[in-house]
Amino acid sequence: MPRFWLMKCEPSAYAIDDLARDGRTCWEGVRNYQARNTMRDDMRVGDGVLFYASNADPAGVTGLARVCREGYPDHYAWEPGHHYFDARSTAEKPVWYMVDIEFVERFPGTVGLATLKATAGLEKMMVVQKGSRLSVQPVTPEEFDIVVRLGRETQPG
DNA sequence: GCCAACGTTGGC
DNA sequence: GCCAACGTTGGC
Repeated sequence: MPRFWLMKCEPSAYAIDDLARDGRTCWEGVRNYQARNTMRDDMRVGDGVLFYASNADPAGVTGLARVCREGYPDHYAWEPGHHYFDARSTAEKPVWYMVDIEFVERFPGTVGLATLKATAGLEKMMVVQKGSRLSVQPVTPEEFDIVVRLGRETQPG
């Protein structure tokens, strides 16, 4: 069972600075079954999270978070008119799930995707594979440690 | 903004 | 069950 994860978000929607400000947040809006299964079944309180900025310049890991609430129904799916509404999901039979994460650390800069791709030991990371779109991914302890070390070496800007 | 890769939908 | 069409993701 993995104890580390990578979670993607577009910084225009939610960035590491937002998490630093809020302290914790719920990870609503995931509408992919594989990512849903991970959040519903596999993530545990205390698990480490690489916070990844997608569709960003540069795209990459901007900091660390930690799981602080295990999978529970994404109630935004029940709110008619909400952007994340899905009529198939009900309180009785939820379709979509989320977790809560809390802020741990913001890196001085971003560990860019190009850096991840060029770093020995990260060749098998899901996020560096071509066409990888999964927004919640498992990370090995070794990969997590490498990225944390890279992150703490980044420069601001 | 472009477009390749991917996941989902729906006709058959 | 197949697969083309479509919508979305996300790097560049």
